[in-house]
Amino acid sequence: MPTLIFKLNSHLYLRDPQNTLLGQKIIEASVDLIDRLGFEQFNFKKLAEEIDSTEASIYRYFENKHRLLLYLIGWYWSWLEYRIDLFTSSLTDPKEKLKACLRVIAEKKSYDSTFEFIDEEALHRIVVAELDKAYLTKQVDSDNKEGLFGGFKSLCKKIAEWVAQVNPNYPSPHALVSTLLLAAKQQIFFADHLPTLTNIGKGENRYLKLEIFLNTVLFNSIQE
Amino acid sequence: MPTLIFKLNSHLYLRDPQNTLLGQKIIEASVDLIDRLGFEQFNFKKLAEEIDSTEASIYRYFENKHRLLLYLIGWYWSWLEYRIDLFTSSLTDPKEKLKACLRVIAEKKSYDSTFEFIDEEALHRIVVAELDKAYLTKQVDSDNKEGLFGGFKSLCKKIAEWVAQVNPNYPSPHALVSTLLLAAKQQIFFADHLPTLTNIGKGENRYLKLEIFLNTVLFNSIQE
DNA sequence: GCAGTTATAATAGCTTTACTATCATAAAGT
DNA sequence: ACTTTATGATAGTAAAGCTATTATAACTGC
Repeated sequence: MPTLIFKLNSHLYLRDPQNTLLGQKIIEASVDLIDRLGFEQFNFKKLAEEIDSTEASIYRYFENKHRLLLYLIGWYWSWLEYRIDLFTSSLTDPKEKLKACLRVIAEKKSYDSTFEFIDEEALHRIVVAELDKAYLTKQVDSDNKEGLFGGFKSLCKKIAEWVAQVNPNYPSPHALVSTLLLAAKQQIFFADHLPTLTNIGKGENRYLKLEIFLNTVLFNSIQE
Repeated sequence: MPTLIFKLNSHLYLRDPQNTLLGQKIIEASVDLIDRLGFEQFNFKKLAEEIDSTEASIYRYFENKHRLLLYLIGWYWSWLEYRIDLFTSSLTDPKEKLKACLRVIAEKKSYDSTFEFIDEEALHRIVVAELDKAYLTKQVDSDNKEGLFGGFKSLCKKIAEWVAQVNPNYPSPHALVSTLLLAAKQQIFFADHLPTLTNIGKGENRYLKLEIFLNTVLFNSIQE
């Protein structure tokens, strides 16, 4: 059985890491390392040690560590959209699609064996902790021109279209959807570190609580 | 007439910059420099050049540039809360308080002469672009223990209490308020750099549009 | 099976950042 | 006048973030 592979924007990398053994090791180990150290403490030297390679070799795959982060986050959004498609394609009612979609967004993430050498649980923690650093930079405009945020934009657009189908008069579908996509990450982070800023809590039911929160905000906001 | 001064958490600084001329110059110039360069490109060496002082002198005021950012952001939230108090203290109905509060949050920021040596317009841009970097770090828990996020938490708590007064049964007032406070920054950033993620637009009416967006989400979400 | 291309490794070095330490001097407080 | 304190001047260190060069191994086409 052939494993699925996402075709990501080619500006994200210099050499496609999915095509080579070294590339795969870079991806696999960087997810692990960034998750453990945080993006600030992470660098190519440590990554090279981890996979018994060299800094110079990694620089042949990624221009710098910021691009690598964009790659991982791009992969994450592709994966999330793939899962949303999986759970919505059989549905016709846009309301139902939105509900299923919010479930996928809020659910607990665990290893997806469809994709080797990516630990989705760790990657999700990375996205929660580092997502905003991907675009909150001075080069956001040139990065954007190169299409490096395509994954997020594509998902946002898809969901916003369902919103528009439910209520064509709602004026801010994109703003609402981007707010909710980011809130889903932020509230998990707050629950772990700044609990007075949320009501999600730390227990296993946090995913359900988050889903309910997102549902309430979405459907009440767009009601006709 | 005595200028107002906010008493910020003393762990934010080593020496209180509000008390000395050099401290004031550090604050004033750092707002300007971070706004122009972005937080990543900003450092104490450049700041020292800007105010004709030295790196070592600045290190006597702030442990590192991250603490300086936390200081500025802390100041910003104090200022916002001060303005919210200003426009809500005469109101009694919590719904009206919330409306006035969202107006302050969404409004265009301009220089407030109550506070010398702080350019609130530039500081607002800094908060829009750098806020998330304040807490998305590996040391978030120890920073939090020191009370470095007190400004944000205090404001969030105050607004969440009004929400609870409007609808005591709404289960997630803190989550909703923190989501909206962050959304107010994000949507402005998206409007400037990733416009497909929002519907706020670039014109002068963006502040009104943002206010309406926040109002819709808030009041529809908590309706009984 | 050889020639040529390409991927990786090994090593070195350079610039900038983020700090730390030391000493001199000027100003302020008592 | 004496001393504490703030600032400035200068130097230095370790790490980060690259870049460049050469060597070697592996694969590719003929």
